Amino acid sequence: MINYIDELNESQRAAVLYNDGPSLVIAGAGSGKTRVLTYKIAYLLESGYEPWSILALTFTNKAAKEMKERIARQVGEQSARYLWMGTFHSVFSRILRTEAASIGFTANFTIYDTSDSKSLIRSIVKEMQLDDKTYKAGAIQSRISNAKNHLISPGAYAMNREMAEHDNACKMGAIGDIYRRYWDRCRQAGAMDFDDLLFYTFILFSEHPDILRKYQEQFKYILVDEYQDTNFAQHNIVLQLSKLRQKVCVVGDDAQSIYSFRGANIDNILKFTKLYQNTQVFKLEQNYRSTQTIVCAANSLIEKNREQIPKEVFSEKSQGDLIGVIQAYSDVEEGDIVSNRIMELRMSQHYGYNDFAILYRTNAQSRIFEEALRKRNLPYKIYGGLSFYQRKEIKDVIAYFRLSVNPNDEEAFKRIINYPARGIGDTTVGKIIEAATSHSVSLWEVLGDPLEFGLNINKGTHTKLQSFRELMETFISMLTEGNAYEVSTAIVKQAGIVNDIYQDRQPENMSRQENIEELMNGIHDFCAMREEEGNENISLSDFLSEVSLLSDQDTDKSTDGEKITLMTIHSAKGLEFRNVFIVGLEENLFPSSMSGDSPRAMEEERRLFYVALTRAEDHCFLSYAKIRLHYGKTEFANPSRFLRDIDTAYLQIPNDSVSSRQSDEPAGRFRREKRERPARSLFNSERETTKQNIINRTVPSNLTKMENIQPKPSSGIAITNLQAGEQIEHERFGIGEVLRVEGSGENLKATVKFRNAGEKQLLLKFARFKVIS
DNA sequence: ATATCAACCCTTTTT
DNA sequence: GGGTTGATAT
Repeated sequence: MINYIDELNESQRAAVLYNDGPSLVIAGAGSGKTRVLTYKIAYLLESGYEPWSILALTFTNKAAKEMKERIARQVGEQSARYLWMGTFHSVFSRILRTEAASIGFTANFTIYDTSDSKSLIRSIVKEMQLDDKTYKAGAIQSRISNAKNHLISPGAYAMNREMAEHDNACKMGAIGDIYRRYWDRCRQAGAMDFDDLLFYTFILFSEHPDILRKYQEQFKYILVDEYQDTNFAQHNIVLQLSKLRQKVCVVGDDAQSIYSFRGANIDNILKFTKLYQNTQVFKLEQNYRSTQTIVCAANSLIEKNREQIPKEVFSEKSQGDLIGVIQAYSDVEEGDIVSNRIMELRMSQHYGYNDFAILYRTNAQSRIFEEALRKRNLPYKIYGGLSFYQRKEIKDVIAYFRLSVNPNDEEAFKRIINYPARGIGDTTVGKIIEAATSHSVSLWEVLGDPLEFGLNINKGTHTKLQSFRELMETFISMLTEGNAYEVSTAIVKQAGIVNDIYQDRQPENMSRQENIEELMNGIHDFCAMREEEGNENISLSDFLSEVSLLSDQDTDKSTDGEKITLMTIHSAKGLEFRNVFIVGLEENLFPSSMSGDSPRAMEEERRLFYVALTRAEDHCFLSYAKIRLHYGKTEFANPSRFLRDIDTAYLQIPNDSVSSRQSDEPAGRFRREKRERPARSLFNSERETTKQNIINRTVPSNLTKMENIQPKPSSGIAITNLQAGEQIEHERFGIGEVLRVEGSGENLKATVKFRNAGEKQLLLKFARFKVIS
């Protein structure tokens, strides 16, 4: 039984215990939001809610996973695993796969990622013979995304005056047509993009009241995390699902809404109480993370925003040091000063490297800090940049998997029809696309009978196409005969990818090999993990549907050692560090130059700064440079207006600072030249190794050579007489104690309480561990 | 069909 | 500055 009195403060407890109707929890930064959510779910379970009747939606897989683990620790693995807890996208894709037939899809639909969508848009623009200078894929994509997030279908788009006006103003009057074609092509390919996962869920529920009813009845309680980041579509689906019972609890902080550029609408949280009558509002205002100085400074900053829910965040921790303001001559010097300050602070106050974070507005700023840290041999890790699944070699392999599972997948088709090179060029692909579009079939269907669709190709090409088709057909027939690991290994070998990648032994291609190996190891772990849990869904299709919604942050373990963290402020949301350096506080950088003209955008930048400040527990530093290299040009910069938004009582301002800013620009420039040149050439000569380092840092290092990849044998030894009370050491979960052993024969399973990983159910047939005496 | 070079374009990015 | 893309040459 959980002690809700001792472990929660008064407002947290009130929020946890109130479950009679809709509630809104305004959770200030560091106020124990996740704690409230997990305790609330635990409390619901204790009060008799079945786990599968609780729907909890988050924005990241990581958040969902963490919460699930914390709940499992409180109420046991058995209840926790049946909770409907996950990201909007993963939960809805699960529903959509079940109900696919009702909206004209099949259960194995592909999920297009951003680059798939862009590529499809590019080819549509080309086919429509529009000028791709005016019709830029990125811009069109964001228009389409925006439409979908507002639940506007191609049909509705065509009739929408506002949209048409906007498009005409941008000289892109054909976007409506492009949207229509894009929509049809996705359907033809059996594919949904990220936005479709939301839009089709909404459509499913609006067009099929019986299905909506089914889910309304199943989900007796709905919780939503980070509600300030929901968009119109997400908001409306929550509305649909909760309409019947009004048992809904949304948690968030309007002051931390920083994703409007992705369609998030802060009004959803601001107007929540208007939509749901009788909403109980709870405010969590005690900050347990930061010193009083940091909390007060952050309050004084956010006060400058107009639109917000009034709240008074306070801290009862010590007052702490003032926030240090650092002024540098150049961006390079900024890197030097910050690194030196980290060294000093670490020595004088015995911090570890992972007690430090450097947060910046744009990824481009990371390079200079990398350089400075590397020069001093300080360990660091960078988040962001190219994710594992976006690397070319990984996308190629995944495309084979995708096409096998869903042969209609157009983007996968185009990606691999000539990889490895088999003499099928752009002209041929163009003809296939044309035939497919004019007959309203998929590219794959054209391949089945090229002559039928009037494909004008010569004998040689015909043969090449047929052998590709036969290759794919062997893969398709393998799908049912093995698990994801077995099938994928076979595909990688038989498609000639192994040959292609392992041919050249040039050092820069070694990382490609390692990445493929890493992917294969990942698939192996995916199967092993599910088998151990007794989950039988380990086909390639199961792997794909999970992996397409996965991002890098989900896979990497943040526990990899003592390192300084470098990341954008956006990706730092939800995290905390003892010491935080917020860098590049200059006009046109932070706030970004793009937000100058709109007060709304400026408020969002200010919230972003608020998020950055409130990441710090002990110390916070703000730095800016007078000169910075911008797109290759040296530019002068003025200190950010945000420095003036913070009450000076909380700042430690250096002698010649904000007030006297036009002091010695020529000197600054001179300095830059002098230090810059050698540093840069040094960097250039080491560029390759830098890349290597980044890869090594982002990719876990348990690589095995390709030849050695094969299922690791399960222990198989002495597991039949495993007894409760014994200590075991598991390959992934570490050391734990056996609580129970149940079942017999094949289905023998043990419940083990691990020191670090919580309680797990292991199917002994598959589990890899050894008994420690 | 590949290689090489010039032209382009730059925010943030949970899915 | 730098990474990617597209046109051109071979």
